[in-house]
Amino acid sequence: MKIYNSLSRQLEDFVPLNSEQVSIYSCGPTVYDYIHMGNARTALVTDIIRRYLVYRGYKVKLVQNLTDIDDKIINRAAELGVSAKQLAHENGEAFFEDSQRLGIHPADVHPKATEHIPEMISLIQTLIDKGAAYVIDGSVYYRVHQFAEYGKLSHRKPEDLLAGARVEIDERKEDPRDFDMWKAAKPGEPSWDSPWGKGRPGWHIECSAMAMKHLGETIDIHAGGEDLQFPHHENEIAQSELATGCTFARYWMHVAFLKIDGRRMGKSEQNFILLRDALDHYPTEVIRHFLISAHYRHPLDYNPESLAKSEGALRRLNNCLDALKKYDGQSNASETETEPLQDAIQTMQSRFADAMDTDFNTAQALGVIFTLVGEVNRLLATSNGATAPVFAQAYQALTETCEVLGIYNSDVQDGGNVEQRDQLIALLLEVRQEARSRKDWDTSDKIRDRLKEINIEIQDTREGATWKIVS
RNA sequence: GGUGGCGUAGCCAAGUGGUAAGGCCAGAGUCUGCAAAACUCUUAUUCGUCGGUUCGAUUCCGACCGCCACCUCCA
Repeated sequence: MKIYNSLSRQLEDFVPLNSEQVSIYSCGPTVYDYIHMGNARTALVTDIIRRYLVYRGYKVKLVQNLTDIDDKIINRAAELGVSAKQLAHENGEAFFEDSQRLGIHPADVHPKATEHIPEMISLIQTLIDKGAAYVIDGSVYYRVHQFAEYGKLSHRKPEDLLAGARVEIDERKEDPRDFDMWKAAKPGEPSWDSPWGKGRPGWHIECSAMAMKHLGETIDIHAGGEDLQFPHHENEIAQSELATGCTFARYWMHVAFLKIDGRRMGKSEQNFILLRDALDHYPTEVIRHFLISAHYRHPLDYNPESLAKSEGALRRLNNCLDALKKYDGQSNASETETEPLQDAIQTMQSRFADAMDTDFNTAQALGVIFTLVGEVNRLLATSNGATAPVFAQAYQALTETCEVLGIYNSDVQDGGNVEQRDQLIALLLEVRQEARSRKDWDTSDKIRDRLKEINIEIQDTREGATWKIVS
């Protein structure tokens, strides 16, 4: 299994530190607003990495933080006239709700910055004690030149960094590159007591402290959006590694941007689509399919046309799976004869693993799945090229892989009197069939048309009429 | 200015030093009372442009053109 490590800019063999459990830390959102599709992309990539590792037999501990104290939260709260705490709480809950709607499994731990102040203070103190930080007017700054490897993740040279530090140079800092780990409180702002006076933590120290608290001094995989590579992740490394002397994260994964109209989707760009709005328009599986239709390290453009394509692709997949479903459970354990479809199933499984093993190539994995869908459809059409047990195997294999990607949900039936509804429709189809046999097309078409009006679509097939719900 | 990335059929998108996955759309067909849906088949002598290396390059190297991102809060 190989992962592209931003640190080395190479595909590396993935070998977890502890063979018992893989540790993953994923930078979560700053909860001052609902999350948008770009945030969703990163969260989804993390979710699929976790699912795939589990599929491959690893135990995984995933930590995804919430930054719930920050300038943006304070400012937005002031605009809205609510407390920062209240705003962060509401958006945090909304984040969990949106994630869940996208089919993202909750992380094992969702630490919040405000609940880890003591850990952060302690980490900052360690850095001060080591001479790697200094205090000015109640704020604590990290002394970047103390860390010889600074820039190793973003591959920047010190002089380039200085050139970049052209905005608002704080003259009090020893070096323009130095960043704050503790911000002295301004009047009216939320603050916590610290050895340096009242204040609040800087963004970077939050992740260092929370990652190390929940996953230890060295973690296997650290993931986040590509914008976080510098300075956020670079600073996390500087803080953590200088404090512990250990490697902070062994594999750094950065998810490329989601774009819209060719430009980055970003909150500051005002061009974002909220995940919850997208979820109101498209099924979960469609959005997931769209987000994984390109490799995670390549930019992906959001537009209605692409979503429509995913909708079509999913329809093809679902039709195939629906047709296979009736064979489910019919597999004979003693089945030994080899059939062409069995080979195709095995080929699909091994190619799926190959694709995912190579830096989680979901786009390629989808291609592999759809290749088998084509094979199945061909045999289903002739219905003499394979037997029920093999179709059952195909169903199992397909649903298993689709489940890793989260693009198929076999029990999507909404609640209510589903059974009763099904019986009612079956009755209508029966009446319609009687009318058809009398060539009473008026009655037949009336039933079809009226059902269509309530989004139930009849399809006359060789084996008789079937129906499904359309939107 | 520094750094990195991208440019593959009408559209989206994988991929490989040995001759281009998959999806959408389109066209043809099967099915059907009609329809819808579904399914099948077909669709890139070619991978931004120009050079170079090679028996052979879309894949490696160089130049150029175009687009994007990071260097400043942002997944």
